[in-house]
Amino acid sequence: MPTIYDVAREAGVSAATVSRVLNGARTVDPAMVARVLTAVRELGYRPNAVARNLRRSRTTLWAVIISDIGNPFFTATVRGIEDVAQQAGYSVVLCNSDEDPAKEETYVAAALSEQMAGVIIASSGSAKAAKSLLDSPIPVVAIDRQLPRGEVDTVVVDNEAGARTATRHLLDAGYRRIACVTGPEGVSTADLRLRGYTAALSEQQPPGEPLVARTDFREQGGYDAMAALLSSPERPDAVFVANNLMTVGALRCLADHEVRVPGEMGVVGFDEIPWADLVRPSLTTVAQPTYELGRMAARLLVDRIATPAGRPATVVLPAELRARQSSAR
Amino acid sequence: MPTIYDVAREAGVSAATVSRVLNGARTVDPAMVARVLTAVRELGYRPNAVARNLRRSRTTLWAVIISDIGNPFFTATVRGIEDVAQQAGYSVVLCNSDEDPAKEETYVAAALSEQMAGVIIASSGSAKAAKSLLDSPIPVVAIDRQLPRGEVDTVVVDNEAGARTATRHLLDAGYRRIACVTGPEGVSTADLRLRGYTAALSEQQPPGEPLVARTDFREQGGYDAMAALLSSPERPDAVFVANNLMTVGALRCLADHEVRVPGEMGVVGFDEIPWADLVRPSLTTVAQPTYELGRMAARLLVDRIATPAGRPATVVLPAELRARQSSAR
DNA sequence: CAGCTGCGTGCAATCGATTTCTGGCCGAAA
DNA sequence: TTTCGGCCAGAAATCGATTGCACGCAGCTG
Repeated sequence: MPTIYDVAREAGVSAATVSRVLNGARTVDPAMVARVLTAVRELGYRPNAVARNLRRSRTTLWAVIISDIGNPFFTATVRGIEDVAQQAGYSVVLCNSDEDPAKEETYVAAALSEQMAGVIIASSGSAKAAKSLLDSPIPVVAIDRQLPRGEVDTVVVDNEAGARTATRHLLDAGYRRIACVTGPEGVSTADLRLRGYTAALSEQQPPGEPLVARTDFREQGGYDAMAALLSSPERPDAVFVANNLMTVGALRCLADHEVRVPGEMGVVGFDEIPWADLVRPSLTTVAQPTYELGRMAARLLVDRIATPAGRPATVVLPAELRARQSSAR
Repeated sequence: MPTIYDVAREAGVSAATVSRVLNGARTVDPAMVARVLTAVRELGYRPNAVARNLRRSRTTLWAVIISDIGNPFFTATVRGIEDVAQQAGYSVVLCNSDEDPAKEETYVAAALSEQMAGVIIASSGSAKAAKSLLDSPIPVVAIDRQLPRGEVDTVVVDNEAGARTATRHLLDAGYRRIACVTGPEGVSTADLRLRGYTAALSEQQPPGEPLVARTDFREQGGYDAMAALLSSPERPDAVFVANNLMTVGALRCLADHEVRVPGEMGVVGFDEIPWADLVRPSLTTVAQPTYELGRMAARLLVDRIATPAGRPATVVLPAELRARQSSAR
């Protein structure tokens, strides 16, 4: 790999001049510019970003740390991030923590060591990772989930309201014994969606009694939780599932047990699924503005890089019920 | 951010000693080791990877460039890559080219500039990106799709055989007028799957006549292609769709036009879909060993980093038909 | 006791760029 | 004609780590 010195020699100028041509280029003789550019082309020179980053002590990479790359919610969000990032001159690298705090810590450490320009993170709940980020000067935006004890820019949807709407929708449809399958304690989305569910129940006359299953946010967890609910003595007639992958698991479980949906069991899932309307029965969901969420997070990050100081903002986007067949009585 | 010199001063040793403690640490006095580690902890020192990478002229990051982050095929593959990478001491950063050659070139340029340790790429067809990679000393493994004119390690599935099996399956089920929806010309998966399809047709007595629609590998493309086939004068009674997202589009189109599947239209899609068995009718697919594909690619990359010279290997993994309802007559 | 071996440490060079500083040259003004 | 100012290019410092080399000291051998 040729270096800037090779180019300088080839063009008969100094390395400083080559650098000026390739960057600022304000005060360089046009003849020299031409010579340098020719040399660059001939040698196939490509600036070493590592050296540049070291000297400038900044980079043009964003780390986006998400908790599950298999979840369409995150991949859709990433699209929104990418579009803004690219326009602002940044490249996005994606890190998949797979809901594993240890992996998350590894990626956070890498992002800090590599002096990334910024981090967007959907926390899988690692307090250590959160602390590392907050202690560092690197700009951070939290998405989807609150960062543990973190005073940072945050973009979330109104989880509580969405869950409440979903649960009330089931109540309105005539279901009486509604269960909730939610995610790990301490993960803000899991807790807030649960709170929305219980709020809707307690608003009933007479108040409904909560029936809660906690599991991870993954498909197998949803399957197992649903199976447990089916064989429970207080078997529910409907279920509100707090994330899309768990919803898929629940549906698969219901199919395996030949439980008719929505006849014997109404189902509403939080998070949209790309195939929600192709499934039979089609699936009622609480949809989030994923792309917009990504865009918003990226914009906050751009602003935060520009002005590191200042009060962190929290943006709450609305979630929207998409009523389909799985919740119709 | 404290530097290695701050740590050295705090511990009363030289920077060289700090470096040795944090790396080799073979020939360092245990008392010094303790002093250094204490200083590191107290200052919250974190080595600057940019400086280290510059000095060592290598990094521990792999760039995985995929062509569509919304495609479950790629996300599953990434999991396999990650597991091997982590064990070998590398971190994986994901780059989403979104089937856009320009984006792909940007990410390839970034990977080269950042001196990444290796690249795994599912090419979206940019010859320029391929050339940059091949001209560089950076180890490369191509997955899913052949790299344009590229003599590099490659892991693919047997696309032609898979497509042939799928098409023959439709023929065996009694369908007579079978169309094929495939991807862009020049993308190896698109071309090979098409070839498998035509091969199966020509093996018939009398030979079947191909009916081909080319589009991109995305959902909307599949929808549009299906719509065109439906209104064509030679409307098919079955369709083989060469990738999962296009299959979803085709199914949505069929649902919108109230075409009964499999009664009026048999459907087989290449690539598994996580929800294939939840859709009604459930979807017949050609499944690929995605996780294994990722593992294999990562292993090849590890080997190639260890021994840069040597003949590139091509690994072909089998694809497997999963017959479900959408292709049953 | 002199000299050799070898361990442990620090000095300084190095990676490849950017950027500040310095100096030469040229033109304009006095 | 001399002096001053401005412009442009090169020399050299710098970013923060790693690492080859040299040196000092201790222990062992002859």
